[in-house]
Amino acid sequence: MSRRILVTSALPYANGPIHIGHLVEYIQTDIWVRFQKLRGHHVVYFCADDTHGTAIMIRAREEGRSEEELIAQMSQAHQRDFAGFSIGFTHYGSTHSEENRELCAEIWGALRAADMVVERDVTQLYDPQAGTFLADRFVKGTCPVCRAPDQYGDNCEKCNATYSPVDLIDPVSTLSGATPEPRTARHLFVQLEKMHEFLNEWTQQGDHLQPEIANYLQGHFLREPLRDWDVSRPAPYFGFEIPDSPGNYWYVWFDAPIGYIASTQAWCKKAGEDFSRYWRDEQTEIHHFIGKDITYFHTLFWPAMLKVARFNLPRKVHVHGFLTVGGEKMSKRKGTYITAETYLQHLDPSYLRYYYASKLGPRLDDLDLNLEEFAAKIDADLVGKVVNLASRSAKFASKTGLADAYPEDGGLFARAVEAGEQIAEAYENCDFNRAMRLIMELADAANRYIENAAPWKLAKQPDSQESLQQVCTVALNLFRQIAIYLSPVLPKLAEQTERLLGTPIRQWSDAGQPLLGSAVAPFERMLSRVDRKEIEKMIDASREEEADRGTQTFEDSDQPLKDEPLAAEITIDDFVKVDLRVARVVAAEDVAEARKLLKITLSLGGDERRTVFAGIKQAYRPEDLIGRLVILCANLAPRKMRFGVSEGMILASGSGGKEVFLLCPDEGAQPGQRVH
RNA sequence: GGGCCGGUAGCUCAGUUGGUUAGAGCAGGGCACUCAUAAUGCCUUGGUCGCGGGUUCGAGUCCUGCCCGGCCUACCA
Repeated sequence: MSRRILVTSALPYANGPIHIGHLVEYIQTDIWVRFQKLRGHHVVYFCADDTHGTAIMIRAREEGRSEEELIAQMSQAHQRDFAGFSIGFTHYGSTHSEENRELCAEIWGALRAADMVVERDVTQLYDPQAGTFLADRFVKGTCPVCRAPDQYGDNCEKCNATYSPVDLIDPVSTLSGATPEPRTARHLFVQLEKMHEFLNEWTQQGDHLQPEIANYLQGHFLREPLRDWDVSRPAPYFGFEIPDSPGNYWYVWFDAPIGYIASTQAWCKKAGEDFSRYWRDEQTEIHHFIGKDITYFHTLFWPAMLKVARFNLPRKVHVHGFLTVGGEKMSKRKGTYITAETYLQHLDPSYLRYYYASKLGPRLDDLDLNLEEFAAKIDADLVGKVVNLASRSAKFASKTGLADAYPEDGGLFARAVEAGEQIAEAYENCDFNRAMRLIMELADAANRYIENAAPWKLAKQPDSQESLQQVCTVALNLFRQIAIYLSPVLPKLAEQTERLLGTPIRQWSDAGQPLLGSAVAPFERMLSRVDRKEIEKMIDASREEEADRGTQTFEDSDQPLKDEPLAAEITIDDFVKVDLRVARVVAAEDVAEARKLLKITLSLGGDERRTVFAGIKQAYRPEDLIGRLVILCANLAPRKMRFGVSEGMILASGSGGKEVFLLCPDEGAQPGQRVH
């Protein structure tokens, strides 16, 4: 029976790039979605950018642009990254949308009608200079307990004491450096306790949660009265103003999950679908995939809100663990904070999809990315076992095509059909690592078959051509089964298999019927082995992108300064004569006759282009530069060089030769912006 | 401090309701093969299942204490 399934991944915050930690979730969800589609179910998959809150407001302010501009750009970057990893959303929306505003109002109305909203005064620190209330992490000061300086507003890292930011000694706003003052404002609270009984039942029954999550909620929150939830923030705040409480805004965590519904609705409008079938129809199964850090919001507040507003409740909330790299938290200093973008510049996304699949289970254990294991696993499993099946048999078969009748294969095909049910069950339960193990067993069996059948021997005997065709028919059909079973994880491999065998893969049950009598295209390489050097480069690039701002000591040499002492003092007027601009490298080519020069075309935004000859040939490859942002001295007099006119200078440090380091602006900068 | 989840071969992990000599993949060693991206196949080395008690005819599997690790939490969760 065909199910109707609505799936979501958590909404990434529009304050930073997607990194490989985020991707655990999106890849996990996407695999599950693709699997369900392959099983013939009707599946829609929604996500959106989470765009509200103080952090966004502050950042936009720092960057001197509107919040809308900031979130539009982040959304674009996020969607590009997701597309790069073949994450197939049905629709990718934004919490800053009209649909979301209306839905927030609707749910809010329901909470009011249920008499669950109360008002209370809350005292918070207020930054008079920045004109905003300060969340705990925007305040620093001296710990009132142990007197350790420079501690955040909620707890002390030295003595582990917790306190209110109001108790900090000598508090300082990290936004403006001003001394914040306590101010009192009216906040709106949702009385979650009124839903206690419902939540007891919902969390503990009906397999909505993994058992450890249900235990955790039971022992942690549900055994005592649920506290009121503060869902409002006073202006200024980037978000939606509460219609019946002017000057107050919904807290970002109120409107964020509603974004799931809003994204659905935006898609329904676009696609002409009936919205009520998805969130107001019990026949639709709703599945949320989230990280364990946001369990609380998704398993208590969220079902309560849905219940009160009479939306569908989640069929299941799937919680996963965090990513560690090499057994440790991702670290910018160690180069293990790898963004999706950086990864894609160096490695094939299929690698990560498979690696994560091979490590993901139904429980919320943390998942470790061990880069040596990563490389070994891809090489051994995907290249050595799976793709190898096609690559060692397709060549023989492309001359003859597949046999018309399926040959005797010792029961291999039938066993793989049987295994397919176990594999499907593993996928269904999010036990992807089990699914991968089972699939690899099939690949082992298929390789063994080819080894014994020795098609390369048959190929040398003119009277064995029929046997050869039969052997290849078996081998390629076993390969195709595996490609089908792997297709939720490796959609690209599935496409390549379709091309090789000239037949589309539409559903899981395609693995049950052998392909016969069809042509076999010439074999093309499907997947390359992992280039270890690219892994190193990726780590190096991640390390360079952002140095750790932590408190470790630095031991930089004083030699560079000795080599080139400071220049004579200048005035600000001297400085502003130099017009430095952000520019994007749109083309870069080798100047063959030159020892040091690359010819680089820069964009200053719009149609504005500059051609610059830069002496960085020994340090950078042209293809690595394209797309990068650099700093250009834009009002330098043009200079004739042997190979053309150079219209500016790209800023870099270093002694020359291989020791050249380009300056590049932080993310968010736009070509044409002046550097002040 | 409290809670949750783990601790099984060098590494990553399986081990169903307690039951005969504890498994797989990778890595290591040996052999074979040469169709394939130095791929594949066969054989093989390797574990007092964190430690100590207990229940039982019998425990990696149940109970208990301890040690270690990860994460969550300590009143805008």
